[in-house]
Amino acid sequence: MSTRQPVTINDVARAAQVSVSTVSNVLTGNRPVAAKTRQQVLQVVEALGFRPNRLARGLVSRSSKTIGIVASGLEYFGPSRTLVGMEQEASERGYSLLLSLIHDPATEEIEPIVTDLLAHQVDGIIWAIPQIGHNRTWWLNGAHPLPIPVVFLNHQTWPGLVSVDIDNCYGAQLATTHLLESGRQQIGLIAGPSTWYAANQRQKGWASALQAAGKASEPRQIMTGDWSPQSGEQAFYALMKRYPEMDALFVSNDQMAIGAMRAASDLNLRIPEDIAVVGFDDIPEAAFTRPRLTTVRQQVVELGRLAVTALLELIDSSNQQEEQQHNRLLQPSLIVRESSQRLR
Amino acid sequence: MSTRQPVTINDVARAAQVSVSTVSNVLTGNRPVAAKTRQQVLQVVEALGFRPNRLARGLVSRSSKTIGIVASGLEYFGPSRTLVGMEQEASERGYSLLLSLIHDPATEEIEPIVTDLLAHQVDGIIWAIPQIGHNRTWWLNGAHPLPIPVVFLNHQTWPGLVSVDIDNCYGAQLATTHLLESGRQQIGLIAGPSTWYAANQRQKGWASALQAAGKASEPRQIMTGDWSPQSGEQAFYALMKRYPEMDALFVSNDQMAIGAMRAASDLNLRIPEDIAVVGFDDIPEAAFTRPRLTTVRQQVVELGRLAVTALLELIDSSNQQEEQQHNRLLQPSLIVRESSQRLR
DNA sequence: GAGTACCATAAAAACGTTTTACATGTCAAT
DNA sequence: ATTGACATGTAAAACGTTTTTATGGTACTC
Repeated sequence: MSTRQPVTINDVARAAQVSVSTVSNVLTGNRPVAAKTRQQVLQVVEALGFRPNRLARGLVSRSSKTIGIVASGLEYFGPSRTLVGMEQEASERGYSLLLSLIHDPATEEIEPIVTDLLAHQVDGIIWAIPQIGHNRTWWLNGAHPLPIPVVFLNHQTWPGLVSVDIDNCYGAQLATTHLLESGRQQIGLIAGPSTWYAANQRQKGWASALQAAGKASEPRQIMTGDWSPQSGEQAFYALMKRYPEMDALFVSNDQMAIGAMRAASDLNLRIPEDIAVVGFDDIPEAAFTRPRLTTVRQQVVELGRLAVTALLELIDSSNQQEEQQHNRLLQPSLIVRESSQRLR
Repeated sequence: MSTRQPVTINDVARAAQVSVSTVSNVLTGNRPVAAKTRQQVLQVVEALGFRPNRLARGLVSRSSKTIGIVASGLEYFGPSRTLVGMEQEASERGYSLLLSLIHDPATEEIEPIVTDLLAHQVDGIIWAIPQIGHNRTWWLNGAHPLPIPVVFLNHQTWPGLVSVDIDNCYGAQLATTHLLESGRQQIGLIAGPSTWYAANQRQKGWASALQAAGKASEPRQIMTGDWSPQSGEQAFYALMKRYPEMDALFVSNDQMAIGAMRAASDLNLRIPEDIAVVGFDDIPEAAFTRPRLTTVRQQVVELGRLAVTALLELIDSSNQQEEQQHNRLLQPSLIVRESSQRLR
């Protein structure tokens, strides 16, 4: 706990009897070094356990090999897995992660967060904050041109913004179409908060699947929750009251679906006999509810990797001034289980 | 996306017609500056939007105001929340987080991870990796004295190591004692992987509660899972087969408890009438299973804050050479719901 | 054999801060 | 008046790298 580690590039140079520039060239590969000299240097580096100070390196090379992650809702299934994916991809490609969390995306001041990351000289930023409140408009009005690239996660695509996302609309269509094809007639929706882009997309997918089947989608078929199981439970009660003929239900996430199934059970409604349920996320618990929950599986880890890949592309290309647009959507898939079993 | 931001402390000094040292003193507060001058400088800083380059600052001041987090299992309930707590406490106290994740704590090489953090000149490290495999012994054999303090999370206390943790043993006692006091006689255990310290502590708590009640705890009362709902389901089947008189069950985490309840239901066993179940964690879904799950609630966010607090204390005191030991345990609490209802 | 290109290495200049050491001016005490 | 203490400010030295520029040597061309 006490040994300072003052082994610097000078020490290496002295021990290897070469200049510091040569040591630097060996380590960075910026310029060729004779094989014999390189061996000699590497040997000393190993022996002394030298690790270049990344602060000093970043200071002069103007590249910290660090990316800033601004995230939120790590207590939810998706965001925490996505963070894992981002870390994997970044560390595999030699980048470190500087993590900043936002607790209330709707109100929290974002300027200080961004400037702090800039002060740290990050090479790029991944903005993994739900598109709600003024945190979106801050970016859109363009009053804050950044010297580094930014990739947006779970945001509506927009000219000039690079974003990656799950295709929420498609996922919801998948779920709703599946219910229709299983012979269901009256399909309700428990939506997420309308301030969330993802919630709106899932609602849109539900509505468009109904429309494609020639069915109407009316407001009374919809209740809104806040993603929590608790809100799913309440939404279900409210929905059954005003839409009693409902024989199937698409719930915008699995946690609310679990709350809704609990409520159904308390009303002595049988799933899937009386009412079919489909969720969204495929959380680990979904396969072990009673009945096992049919749901839409997103590739959340892959999403994180994709975000980093996109960001690094921008970083590399920004050196070459060849800015490229590349908005990507990952396609979710439907996992059919007991809760949406076809009626005999 | 293109504006370089080359506003440096020199620009500020020039604009404010003072020396760079004065600007530095205003910003760091290291030395007093006359009120009039300070005003003048601050005004220019504001006008130019100057933010000191933290790389340069860290280089000379030998303090990066950054702490390294090495974590694992962010897909689980506890670790992700704890990370949130760490970030909150750190950002409130002016520190940034450098995040490193480990995917397989048992086998992954830890040396490169630590040296990478050291190269980043972090002021301290929080080691939030389950105490399994050689990742523990690496620290214990002391062959790698670090120049910065380290705080261990979810680790067994050890002389010379500072650690913070949940009191898992106490939590398990709480759960088991509650079952005994509710009139249950035969209490089984679904344990976590025996390589995990937390799993062992929970098993120990279960055993000691039984012992305190004058009851034996035999191997046949125990099945081991891997924390997943799937493994809980399988463990339950196995347990009922070899310990059929079981009338209550303590499960080491909520996810396995959900799997176990599903299995019970498939065997037409009623909960809590035929068998009572208590879990551990209090995940959001626990309150909405059927029946609602009695469980042990841990203060996971608080744990993260505590870890940072402890680390910052060490960082501050290491400047003053007054090393202090401070191992802290947070006490969990029991949340009683339907799954452990007393029999009439 | 003179010029030229090239390779490997070295010396020195940056990078943007903080820290150290020194300079000035004022004021109180002698 | 001289001294010392203090308050304020500045110049210059650090911090540990990479990058730029310089240098010496070797081989190659004509």
